Amino acid sequence: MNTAATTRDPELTRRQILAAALELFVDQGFADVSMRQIAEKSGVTKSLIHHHFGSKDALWEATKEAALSRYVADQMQELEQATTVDGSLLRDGVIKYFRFLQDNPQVVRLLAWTHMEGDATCGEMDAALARLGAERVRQAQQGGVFRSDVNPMHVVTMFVLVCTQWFQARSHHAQWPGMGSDEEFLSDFLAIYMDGLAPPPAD
Amino acid sequence: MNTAATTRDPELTRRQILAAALELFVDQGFADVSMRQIAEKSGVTKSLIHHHFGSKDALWEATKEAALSRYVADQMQELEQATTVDGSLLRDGVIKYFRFLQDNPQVVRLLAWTHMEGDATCGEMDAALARLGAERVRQAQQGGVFRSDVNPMHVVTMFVLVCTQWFQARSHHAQWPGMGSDEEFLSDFLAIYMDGLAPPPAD
DNA sequence: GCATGAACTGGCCGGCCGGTCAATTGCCGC
DNA sequence: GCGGCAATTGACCGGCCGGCCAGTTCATGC
Repeated sequence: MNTAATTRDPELTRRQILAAALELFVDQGFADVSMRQIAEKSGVTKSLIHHHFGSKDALWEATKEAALSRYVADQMQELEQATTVDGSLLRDGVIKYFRFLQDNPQVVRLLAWTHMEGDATCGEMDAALARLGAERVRQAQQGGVFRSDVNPMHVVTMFVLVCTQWFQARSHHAQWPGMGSDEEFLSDFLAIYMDGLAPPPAD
Repeated sequence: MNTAATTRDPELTRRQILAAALELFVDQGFADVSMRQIAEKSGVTKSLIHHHFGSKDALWEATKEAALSRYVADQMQELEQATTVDGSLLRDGVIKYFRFLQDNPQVVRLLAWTHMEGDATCGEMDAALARLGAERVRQAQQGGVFRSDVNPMHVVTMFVLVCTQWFQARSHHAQWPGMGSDEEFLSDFLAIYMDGLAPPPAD
């Protein structure tokens, strides 16, 4: 029958280990996860993890790399395929980013853990992403679509901060009285954000 | 001379333990701090920490309580002493909150750790704060100072998310090209935020 | 068909973990 | 001044930690 199912498959093993490690690290953070937990969850021996990844620290780096490089690639593709530069591009970008975080809570938490570590490596990864976004905003400013008296990178950063923290601290703010749903918050944010970016009325 | 310096002082001991615990927990997170580290840093025995606080978990709760209750009290006082309800009240509130986080990086990180834990307890603590802020916004909306088509709690949440995440993920975004200083970002955020909140021009 | 090396296993290591406990020290009310 | 009790100490516990290593299994190239 299927030979590959019962035989050795180091690539599959690596993927199983990475998947188990991602889930546990995302839930509990690096320090609170033991190699024994990862071994049990992935169905392999603790020694085998060391064989493939070397150490707990190296596995953590590999886990972050695997999860976040895919995320950056996805986002970059979204941004590059956009051609027109107008107000709706930014609006759609915000919505896409919001939906992405909504659909990928693991990425949200993984990013949060790296922030707590002060890890600068993955900041570099999406710096290119941010630069590209800021460039689009700058073009829209020059085209008179947005006000020109604000730093384009700040415009990008502003919505990234809002979306990220909305999902990151969800358990916290969800208890605040009168807080609306994801959709309602996104809608109100966009209303204030987009109107705040409108150029001053011509005088 | 000073008798209190060499003699027993359980209150001082408690404060020393809490101070050391706060610093370590803020830096490394709960899971990565050992009772031995806290003992060494605070200059007391590990057993003594157990005597005063019972367990590592209880010390963690006491540490959060001690640090965050002061923070909430400070903020609440700020908000309550405000009397007039106009646009500059919100603007000043944002600035005060931004400055507070700027001056208290420990609070920023402590809040971040509790978010990662999914701790709901301290969310309750500042729910009253958020409710009061939202009420002020609602009053301003009724007074025609702000647009009325957005949820007041979302208005409050929006600036809290921006300020919090700005400092929380600083090491990350600081690498983005063209990013400005704290002051420049705050200024640009306020410009977009306050203009976005302006009521639609009367027709 | 067999040598080779990677994939994989189980057991073991020293060390640190949070927590306990019996014993000592010093303050304070009587 | 002394009895009692909280504050404080250091030694100790079982258990888990990350990592290592000697040995076994298996695919693959010759």
